[in-house]
Amino acid sequence: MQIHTEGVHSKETCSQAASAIRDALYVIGGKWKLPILMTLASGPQRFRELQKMLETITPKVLSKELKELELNEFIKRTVHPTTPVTVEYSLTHYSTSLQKVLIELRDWGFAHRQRLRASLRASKSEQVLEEK
Amino acid sequence: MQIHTEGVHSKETCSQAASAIRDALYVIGGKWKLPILMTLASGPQRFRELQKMLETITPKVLSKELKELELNEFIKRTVHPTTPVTVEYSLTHYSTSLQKVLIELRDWGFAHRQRLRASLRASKSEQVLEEK
DNA sequence: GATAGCAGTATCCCAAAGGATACTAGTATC
DNA sequence: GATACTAGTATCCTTTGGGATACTGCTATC
Repeated sequence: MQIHTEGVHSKETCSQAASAIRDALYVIGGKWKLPILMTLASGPQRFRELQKMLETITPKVLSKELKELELNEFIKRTVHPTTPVTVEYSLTHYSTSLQKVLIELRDWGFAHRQRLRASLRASKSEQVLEEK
Repeated sequence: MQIHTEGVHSKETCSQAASAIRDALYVIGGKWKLPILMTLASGPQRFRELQKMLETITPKVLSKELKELELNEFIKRTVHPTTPVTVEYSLTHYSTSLQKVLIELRDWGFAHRQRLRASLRASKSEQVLEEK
């Protein structure tokens, strides 16, 4: 596996690539980051609305995830001076930069699952043949 | 964020996409999967060699990770009947299917880190201006 | 004045990931 | 017969991610 476009393959470029990948995996990883982003993809939502739509998330975790997403500039937090105050979370333009990555991950994930299913079937029919 | 190429945006396609992404994140996630694959990218290695090159991994964890990578068909385990037996781990052809995903992740990770650094600098100079 | 809704916090708890350390079985060398 | 090398296992421990439950401060309504 060469994960660089040029022909270089030094220890530095590799570990730099590895830490960049780790960074990327970190900011979209975990149980709730993607579900939250996907919920917000259908439009801005308030805290309680998010909590209801995500069904099983607890406020503590939701709060923490929203803070991290905001730090990474994927979402924007807007406080409306209503009574009581309402807080709206919305996707930033920057969040669209994830598209390519997510599409690659999705496509690869689909293909991989199919591949594993196929090789499972293959090993099962092998077993059947062996039993005969 | 629309993570599909067509114009459809139903609940099913979304949650399917989400679980495909989760699958993908799972098989390359964790602390050691990528470092192991990258080490093997420079050529096949035996168990002990891997352990030395990864420096701080314990045999228990290495063993577990290798098993999972083998299950996912990223690596191949070959036992050589030497004395004592040596076991060689090598990348499979299938492991190259990760290339595109990893390149996207790496590029995005690089860009994201730079972006965060830039916005950190910006907020610092804002503070300086405010202090004047 | 009690209740209900808002956006969260605080505290305690559990399970999973990973680490530390010691150990296994087999054989060749000293 | 002790030592060292191979590829791992076994047991115990710590850290981390996340969950359960209760609570806060604020205000509008009943």
